[in-house]
Amino acid sequence: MREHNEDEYLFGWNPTPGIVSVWAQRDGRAVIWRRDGERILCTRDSYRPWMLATTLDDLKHLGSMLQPFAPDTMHASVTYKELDGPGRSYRYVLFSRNMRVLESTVLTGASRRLGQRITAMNDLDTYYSVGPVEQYLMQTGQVYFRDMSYENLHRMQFDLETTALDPHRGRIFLIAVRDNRGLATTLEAPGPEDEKRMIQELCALILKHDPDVIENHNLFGFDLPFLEHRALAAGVTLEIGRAGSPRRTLDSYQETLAIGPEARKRTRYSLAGRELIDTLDAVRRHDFVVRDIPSYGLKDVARYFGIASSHRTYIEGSDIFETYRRDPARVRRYALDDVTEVDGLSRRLLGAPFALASMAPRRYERLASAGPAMGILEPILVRSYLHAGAALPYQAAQQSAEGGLHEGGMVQLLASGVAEHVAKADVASLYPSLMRTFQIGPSCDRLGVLLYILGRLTDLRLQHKEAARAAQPGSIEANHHAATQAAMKILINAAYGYMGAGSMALFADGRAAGEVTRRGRAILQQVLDALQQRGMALIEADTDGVYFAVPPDWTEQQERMLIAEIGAELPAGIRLEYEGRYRAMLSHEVKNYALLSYDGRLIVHGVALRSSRSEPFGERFLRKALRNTMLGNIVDVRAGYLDTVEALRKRKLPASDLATQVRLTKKPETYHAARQTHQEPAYEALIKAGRTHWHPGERVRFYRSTKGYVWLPDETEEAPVSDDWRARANGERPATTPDVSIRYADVANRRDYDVEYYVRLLTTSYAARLRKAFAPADFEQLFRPDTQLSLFDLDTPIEHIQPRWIRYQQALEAAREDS
DNA sequence: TGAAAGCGGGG
DNA sequence: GTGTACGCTTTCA
Repeated sequence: MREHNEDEYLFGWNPTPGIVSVWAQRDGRAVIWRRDGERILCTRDSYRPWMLATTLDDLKHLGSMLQPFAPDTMHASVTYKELDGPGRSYRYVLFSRNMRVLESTVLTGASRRLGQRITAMNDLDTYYSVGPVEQYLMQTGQVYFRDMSYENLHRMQFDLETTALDPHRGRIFLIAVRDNRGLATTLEAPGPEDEKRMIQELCALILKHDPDVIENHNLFGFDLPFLEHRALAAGVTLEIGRAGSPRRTLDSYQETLAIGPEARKRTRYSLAGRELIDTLDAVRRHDFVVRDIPSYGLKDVARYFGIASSHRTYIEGSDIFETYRRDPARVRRYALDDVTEVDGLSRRLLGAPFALASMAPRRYERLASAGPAMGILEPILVRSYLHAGAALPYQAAQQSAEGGLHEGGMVQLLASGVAEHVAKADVASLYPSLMRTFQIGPSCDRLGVLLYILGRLTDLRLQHKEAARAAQPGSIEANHHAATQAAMKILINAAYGYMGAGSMALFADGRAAGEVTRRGRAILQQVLDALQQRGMALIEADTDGVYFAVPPDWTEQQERMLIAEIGAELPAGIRLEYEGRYRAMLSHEVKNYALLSYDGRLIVHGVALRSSRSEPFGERFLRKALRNTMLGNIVDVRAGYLDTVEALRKRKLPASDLATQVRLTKKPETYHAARQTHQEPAYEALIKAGRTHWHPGERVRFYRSTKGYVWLPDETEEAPVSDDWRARANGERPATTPDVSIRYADVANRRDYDVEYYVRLLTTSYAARLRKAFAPADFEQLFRPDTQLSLFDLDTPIEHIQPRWIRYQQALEAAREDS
């Protein structure tokens, strides 16, 4: 590894500052927008479209039109450079004036060589290519945001308020818009006839303020598709791209997912000159590491991060339009509070992707949502190899022969039941530490770039962590260092996963990945043994961490000392950390448990303890019962169960408490065709309510009454909007039967539900999740819906029932000796 | 028992 | 078409 360009592997080499967006086309043209204070400079550039190849065989038919690359080879249609590397590798970089030309040339040659028509580059594993922007950035060594701070970036948030969730059934009536330069306003459409004007105003506002970034929570899943649908219905073109780009409209394309009709349509969006950021992606990525965000909803997440204002306005989703008609000012406040929270989330979570964009050769918006291994680390590795003039490894064949499968991390349930005084220890960055300590990298990485990068990132990250601590809290400098260390952590954690990735990854090495997990299991086993020798009650071990119960009288200090003592026995470079302590833990199955913190918070992990149907009454019962079980208040568990049964039998609960929600996948025709043999509650509920028409994808909330299923529409009475343009465009006949319009409020309070069905559901679906906490006979007795306390003489009095305790062994023995 | 489909989140 | 989200679950054959 040469000294002088080491960090070029990590950060690129071209110093161009302030790039906020890049748009490159397959014909070699690129547009770059740079920010200089409040000014935007738009420049045009060109690059040489390229791809990597293992062979030149497919280009033989070009004859003299194929030439080795030289600055003045003007007449060749394809040129190539040879890279250093073994025979079987991506040794050639092919260049052409246009990617289209390059691809069709290769496809022609490959078809000839293989004796069959090849139409897609994807069918050839002897070539490797990346998207136009990636090509441009890798070739020039440029990256986004050089010398910029996150505060420099001009970010705009907009949020739609609509009359229904489905754009087939509702419309936009309000749009809140703000930016980090002081803009905060709403655009409104009180009646359906105002919607077109409002969408045009939104476009004008975006062009006028000209942000670098457009952000919202669930932007790709809701706002953009809804906006696109309504703009099409209103006949408005969404021209919101940046001046200087060859295309100004919002671009959307369906990712062709072969199965299903419209139901599983995944749409991607892109816009020239502006980056589209969905804070929902950022939340997901954050939780991928911390794994304790209970809900990804905007309001919940804002509270979780402590950025929700105490004065913020909350309105239930289905009430928003109703509220708007009565009290529009309240909805304006609500919508502006939403975009303010999105800005807060962005500041809290997007610093890391921002920092990543100043390292990896990809668009900021892609780095914000890309998988860290294939999406971020690999482009860095590819750029490094190309910059070093080295061939990339080709290993698709041997990879599949070796079968990338290897054993994973250690996952063990060591006890189930309820434990008190629980501590958690885990090994800090277990896999990357093992890779670094034992120098385990992919064997095909001849330059050792992955291990080099890993080591460099680890060192730099410590420096940035330290600098973040030293800087004034909340200052631009502190934020910069905090975000950079977070970005580096993402890359560090991706290193192992990348080696273990299947044959898709250029530098995958299943054997090396297996070596890492093998050593990881050994380390964790060593920790488990050490804890056990000291009498701790082991509960659950998962990859790099362990939960265990300590003696009841231990302080946090004693727990920390124990972990420090055990950590000192581990190999150098491997650090055991104290992760936290809990008042109690209910251990159900591997990766499925509940924790009760010392400050009274209930944390539920794993879906075995959650419900996917999640009728509100059942969820409430379960949370209370979990808490009481962990506190040992078994009498209260029984009481909570009986209260719920009574509330059901006396019909004290509104129907909305018993409702569940399902997404439709079948069109009306499809459902009707199969209805005789197979009925499904959600569709039956709609039909019973008089609905004849629906679109796959619609969410239906319903409950079970004594006379069938009842639809609870989460809509206001203005819905549905006319949607006939689409039927006409598709050459269909517009729906002839007018849709019914029922209001949620009219039915949500009904009490005609099927009591015995819900009593059964309470027992078999919710109480059942506490089964592991009790002995079988005790469980049966606790959750028997009759109110007679004892049917059998064998019954234990409720007040004597105990959970199945998991206890510190030596403490138990000591207690026995005392008595 | 294994593969395929569903789900989150948004008004 | 400006690259394969994601990591689980439930359901179905």
